Amino acid sequence: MQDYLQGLNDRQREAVTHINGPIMIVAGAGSGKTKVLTTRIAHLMAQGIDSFNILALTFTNKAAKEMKERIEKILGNNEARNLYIGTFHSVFARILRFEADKIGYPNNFTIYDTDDAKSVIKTVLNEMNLDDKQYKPNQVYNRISAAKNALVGPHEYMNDYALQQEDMRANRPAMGQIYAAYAQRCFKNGAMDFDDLLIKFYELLKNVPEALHKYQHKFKYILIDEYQDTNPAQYEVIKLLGAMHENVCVVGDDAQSIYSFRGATIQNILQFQKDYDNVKVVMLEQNYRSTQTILNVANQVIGFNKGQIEKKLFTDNSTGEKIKLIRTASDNDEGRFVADTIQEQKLRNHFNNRDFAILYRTNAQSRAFEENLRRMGIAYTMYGGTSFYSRKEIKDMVAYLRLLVNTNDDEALKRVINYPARGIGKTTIDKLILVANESNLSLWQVLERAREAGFRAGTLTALEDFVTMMKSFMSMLQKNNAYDVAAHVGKQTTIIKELFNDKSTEGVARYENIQELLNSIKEWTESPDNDEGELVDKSLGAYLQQITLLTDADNKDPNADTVKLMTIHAAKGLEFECVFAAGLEESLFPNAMAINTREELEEERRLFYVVVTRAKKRLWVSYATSRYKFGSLVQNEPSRFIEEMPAELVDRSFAGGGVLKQTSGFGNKPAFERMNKGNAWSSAGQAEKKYGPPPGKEKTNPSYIGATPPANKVVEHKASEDFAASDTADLKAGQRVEHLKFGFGEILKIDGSAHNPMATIKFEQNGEKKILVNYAKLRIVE
DNA sequence: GGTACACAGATTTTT
DNA sequence: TCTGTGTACC
Repeated sequence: MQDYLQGLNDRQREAVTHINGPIMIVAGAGSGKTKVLTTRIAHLMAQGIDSFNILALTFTNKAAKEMKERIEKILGNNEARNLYIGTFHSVFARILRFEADKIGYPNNFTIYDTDDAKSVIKTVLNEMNLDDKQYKPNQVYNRISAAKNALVGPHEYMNDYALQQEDMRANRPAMGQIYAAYAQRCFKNGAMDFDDLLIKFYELLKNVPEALHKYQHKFKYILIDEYQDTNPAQYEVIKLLGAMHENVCVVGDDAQSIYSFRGATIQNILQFQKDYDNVKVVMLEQNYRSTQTILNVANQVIGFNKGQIEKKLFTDNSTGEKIKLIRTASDNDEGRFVADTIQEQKLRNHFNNRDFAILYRTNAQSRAFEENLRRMGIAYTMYGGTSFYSRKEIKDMVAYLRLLVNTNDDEALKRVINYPARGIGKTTIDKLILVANESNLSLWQVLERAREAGFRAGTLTALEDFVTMMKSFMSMLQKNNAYDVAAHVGKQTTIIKELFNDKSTEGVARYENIQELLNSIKEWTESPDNDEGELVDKSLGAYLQQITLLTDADNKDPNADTVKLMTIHAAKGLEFECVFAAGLEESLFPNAMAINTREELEEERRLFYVVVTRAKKRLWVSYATSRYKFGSLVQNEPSRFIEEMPAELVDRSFAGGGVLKQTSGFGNKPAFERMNKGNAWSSAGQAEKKYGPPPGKEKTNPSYIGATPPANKVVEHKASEDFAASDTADLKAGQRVEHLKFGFGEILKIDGSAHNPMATIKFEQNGEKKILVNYAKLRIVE
């Protein structure tokens, strides 16, 4: 028997060695899922199956990379390089780059990220004369995305009665038309958004028989990780690809399905057995990761969900410690507690930074942890947040490159045509757009014949200079590699110089980011080709397509000795010695956006299941009784999930110190801080064993304290007929004034600098406003 | 056409 | 708190 099969249990070995025919592996958390997948691939190859015939799809680049590395380790050679391992999106993008022309797209198509897509939506809304308050680009995008993931095209969308009704009720009757216009605009721009990568590949397989034939033959063995997270588009693609050989292996855990907001449906995992005859099902129920205690907590919590594949995780691991429940008065205290505890654990139990993860529901929660870790001098890595490639300066630079590769990309053109400023303003751009729409040309095509459009001489020169410059860049594409082109563009457009001259902190950072971008292009250009001698595409176009699919996490070293901060979603598939599950509060986790239906709530609970099962040895669960949201203090009840944990496995001695800490809301006085440090959470522990109202009685709505009634809407004021701005040189507190928009009010105080005084005025209709006296038109009434 | 400033609105999760 | 957008002035 081969070495690599040695370390497997019976079930795992069964899954690995079943070579032909469909197989579904239901793998509980920590049951060695990745090990099975990678060993299985290695085993396939050891059995003589050509690595070129194996396709493995994951959801994150991180997972793909890890799989590749582990296979290489097992095999001890470079053969793994030839495997098609990657995310759905990246693998499909790679194939579409060969095949796009067969479905009417340029092979150099642009990939739009979420920001790009939303900006196209804004453009479309604008052109359709629709209000972007009524049609919020965000919501429109999500709606379109949901349709695409369900394989509902614009035409079908507009003809679906139920969808129509839904949109009517949501006061968005034009949704279907927007969808159609958006899809058409993307097509015209030669661009695909993330969802298009899935559905265009599907269309390719469905409509082009040769393509279907080719890829069915190529991918004789298909493996899908995290199958519970596939959406209908992905499901259909797999079904088509696997139809010929039926060697489809899916691995999943219905209890960890947390992406239904992206269209994933657990149905896919339940459906699998019906799709093929003789599906082999293997259940992996032995957990090798966590302590008995952690596992028991997880098992009980997930039991509150209805409808799941019956399975019970067990482990041979030791009992371990109880879960520690932490209650703090504020988000900042939560951050401080966690940072202090990490420090303490490091000293007492000889943990390293890398043994800790702080996991939360929303990215916005990271701040308090970051601040406190920094204060303690603990190294950390934050995942999520703004990705490198979505920084403004990077997007600007990349937009130039995108435009070079695909001149139809109107979005890119709009971004760069006047950056850096070259005297092409809004009026000119509006006119360009108008001409483009009338003649159904791309903006670039209009630019090329700008002379015919009748611009003023000065404007025309600016436009033509821009075209000349871009053409000179384009001529480089043939003979030069991606790096040389990019460096040249940066220099010629003066982007680099401009950022270099900006000596502000942000300016310096931006300059460094551009340098980093250039470095990464260089590195990419110089990285080796495939070892079978297959030439890897090193063109600028290929580079651009792959960076859009890169996330922030892909540039970071997971093995660095740092505390890891990330959302629970991002933590799926990872494990840590010590885990802090933070922000266990009603309306935060479960999130207020996701408690409207039973399904949504169950997904939140699965999320909680995921955090709990990330921990190997120790788990802390924390919540704050109040936290800042948009700058104002919000009070929350403890999460219902806390009550769902078995009480005997939870140590609540840290959950009662809130009374003492409550006062820290007044601001962090140094003395106060010092006094409380170290013992604040344990000293008062006995005083309040019970926290909050018992389950069932709790309010699910957060209460807002100290909030003034919302005064966001301006009450329209009709200015007096004789309205004339008074001389406001010596305005004084107490005076009564009239403001054009806000109406009558009384000046409360005047401050600000002498030459630009600011008046705080209490208006009768519109509440308090701060107004710059020099700009506002005020009439002194008395 | 460019700049400076004020104000409204935003945050659930990701490829 | 932070960012994008609108607007008034240069």
